[in-house]
Amino acid sequence: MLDAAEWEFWDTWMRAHRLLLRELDRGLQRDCGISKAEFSVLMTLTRPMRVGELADALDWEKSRVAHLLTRMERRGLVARIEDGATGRRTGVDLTGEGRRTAERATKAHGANVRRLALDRLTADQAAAIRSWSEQVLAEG
Amino acid sequence: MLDAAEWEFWDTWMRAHRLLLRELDRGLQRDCGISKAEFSVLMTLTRPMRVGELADALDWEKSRVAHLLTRMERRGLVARIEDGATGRRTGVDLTGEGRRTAERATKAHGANVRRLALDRLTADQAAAIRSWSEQVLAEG
DNA sequence: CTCCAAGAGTTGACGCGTCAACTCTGTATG
DNA sequence: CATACAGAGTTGACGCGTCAACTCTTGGAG
Repeated sequence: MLDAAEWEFWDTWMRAHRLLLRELDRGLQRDCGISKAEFSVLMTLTRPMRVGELADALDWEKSRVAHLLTRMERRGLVARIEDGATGRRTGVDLTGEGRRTAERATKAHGANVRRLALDRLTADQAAAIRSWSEQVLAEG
Repeated sequence: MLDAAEWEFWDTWMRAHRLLLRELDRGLQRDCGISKAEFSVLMTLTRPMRVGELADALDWEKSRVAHLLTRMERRGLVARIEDGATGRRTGVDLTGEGRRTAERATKAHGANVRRLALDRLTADQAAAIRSWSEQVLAEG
């Protein structure tokens, strides 16, 4: 069990993080009409790829990727492509529209990340967060 | 625009945070059958309260609270109560079941937070994260 | 008293994310 | 050849969260 100070610390951390993400989500939606998840796909899909490959690169569940691709395909940002002679649609690629959006979003979102997150970190804070993050990812 | 090292930093941070939250969500779901959002409501609703009061305390949008309360009411964790002579149901309170769940969840989730988050932080990391969080919340 | 504007709360639509169940295809094995 | 099985991908159901639109009440201003 946690004592009051520990809950307070935890709560503050989670609130701050949530606030940051909300702000970034809104910015991306406003500036480019896409979500953070879609942004990640646009960044990662730099070449035609199998769905599983994309899922691995993002470290997301396959079904999450499948659902998101469906939504993005409907909006013309990505296209599923035929892979080999079977005609089965197992690959995916950006459309021209997707590429344009990716370019716009990189600028806009990058600026927002800088303004809302990076610029607000002291060197110490950045170092601590970096080391913590790497540690968490390394431990699985 | 961000350079490669900055994107890398950002990506690592977000992945680590997401991983942590996923783990905690699963733990809470497994141990107590509730989500983190429901846990927050159970912790905050220590007395009968108006919906708006609850929303303010949590710093959530009203509609988020209303939706969640509907789901929780369906499952018997909270009950909407009549407020004043009008008979309009504007208040909300925990049920006995809600109180029991809150108690169980405090223990289980507390242990998970300690194990997955607090125990993994060095003193420096904790201090940096605390100062960053407070700063973010203070700036709105 | 009447009307109307502000506040509280709810609802509906929709996108996101998870889990479990399903389909499809290629391949190993009898 | 038949079958059965593993891997890739999709789908459906459901909870979460946001936004916008809606209802209901209350408290003035005329």
